[in-house]
Amino acid sequence: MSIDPTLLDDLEWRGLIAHSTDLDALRDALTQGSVRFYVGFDPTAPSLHMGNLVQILTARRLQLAGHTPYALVGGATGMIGDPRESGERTLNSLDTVKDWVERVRRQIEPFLSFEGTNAATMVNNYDWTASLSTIDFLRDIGKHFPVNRMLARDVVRSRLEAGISYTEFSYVLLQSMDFLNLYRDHGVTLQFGGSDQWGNLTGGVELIRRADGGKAHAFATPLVTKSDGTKYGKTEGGALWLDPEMLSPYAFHQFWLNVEDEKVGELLRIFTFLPREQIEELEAQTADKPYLRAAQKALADEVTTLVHGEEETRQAKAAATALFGSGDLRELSGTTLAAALREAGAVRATAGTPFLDLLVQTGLVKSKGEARRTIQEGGAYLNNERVTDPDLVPGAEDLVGGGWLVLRRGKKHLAGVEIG
RNA sequence: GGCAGGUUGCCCGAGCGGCCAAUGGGAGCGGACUGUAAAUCCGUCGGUGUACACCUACGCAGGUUCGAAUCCUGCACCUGCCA
Repeated sequence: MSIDPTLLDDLEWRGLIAHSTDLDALRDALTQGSVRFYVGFDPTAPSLHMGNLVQILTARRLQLAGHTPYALVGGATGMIGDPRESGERTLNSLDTVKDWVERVRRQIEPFLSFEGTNAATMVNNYDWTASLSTIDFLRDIGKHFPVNRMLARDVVRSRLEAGISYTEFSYVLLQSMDFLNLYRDHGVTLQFGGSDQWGNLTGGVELIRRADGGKAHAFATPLVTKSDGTKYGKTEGGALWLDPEMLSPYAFHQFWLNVEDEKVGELLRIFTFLPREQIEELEAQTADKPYLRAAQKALADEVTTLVHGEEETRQAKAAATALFGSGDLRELSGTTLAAALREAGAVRATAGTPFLDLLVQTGLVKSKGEARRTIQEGGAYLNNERVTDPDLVPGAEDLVGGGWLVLRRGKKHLAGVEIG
């Protein structure tokens, strides 16, 4: 595998480097040969999400450019939890963490290649942490960490008032030790992560320097935020999960399709492998002919394909076309409609169930009160026709596609009900 | 350790014995406008029931009262001032 010397320029152009250690040194390293790098994922949930996807794709970019990935799942660090501003984390049981480690590992693997001269390696920091003695840890690792410096970190400082446990306070030692271990045993000299990890990243670089006099690099990817600065990647159901069980490919695709114009270019650069010229062309189109939403469509298709594959993407698109199309729902074939509705989310119900209850059962609204309110506000639709009667009970004449009801709340929240 | 103040709905923040499910702002949701965008405007914003109603809720536990988010007691936590 040959080394792509333009990698770092590309990463910078994509806005993927929010912070870094000596950029020139990093550039030299990345052009001189295959750099062994690592990126870690803590199992804090049963699935990774959009934020982690930035790291996964960045790892892939590095590998495609000829460098050698070590993807780390945090079986050990996941037992501890890194400090965050919102407060102390609840500890998860060993069984939970082990389960999540497996799930996370399986989510990462498809993005990397485990063959060839720069094949990826999966590692778990539990392997070298579990058996470590406290005395060794304190003497070999702890000695290199001045507490005054640890206290100065932003996250820690923000927690000093509200309180922070010794457990979370120590987190940076574990992650730094990971880097040191990978440096010693595998010659890993680069770590990257989200910009909220910057302190942990430099902790490792520093440890390698102090403990072994070694030279290592680190960079941080930016936090993807909304135009107003708040966290991105929220859907109504919560985070933008990568697990199709937790967030359907249809909903995933819809999320990207609905991205605002101001963000679409940035997201294309971060989340797709489209070449620079094509992204710039799409941005120009957004400026000239925004109503075409070409950039959003490309973004949604690209990212959904990366995460869920071509077939799922095709189905998500077909469902959206069918359901959002201007055509009459009755024109759609039963199989097309059924497939689209299953993609969008569907439930079964018995004939004679009031419309109000169906809205609740499909999850389009949270309570009957809200359902009633939605109808009053003119935001409830049955088969694309506004419902104004709160007591409506759909009958046989309302069925489309051979036994389906299409419910909609607002402009874009759809659900199917199969009557049977 | 002493003194003073605070703890209200998703968040901020009024209310200080009945008119309080609780003013206002933000977020969210719906509508209009559009392009399944943004901004703007309008509406809505605990639950169940068609309105009257009922249930749950104003840190926690008790109490006073016909009646408490509002008064009293204890507890927990937070903030400010003094040591």
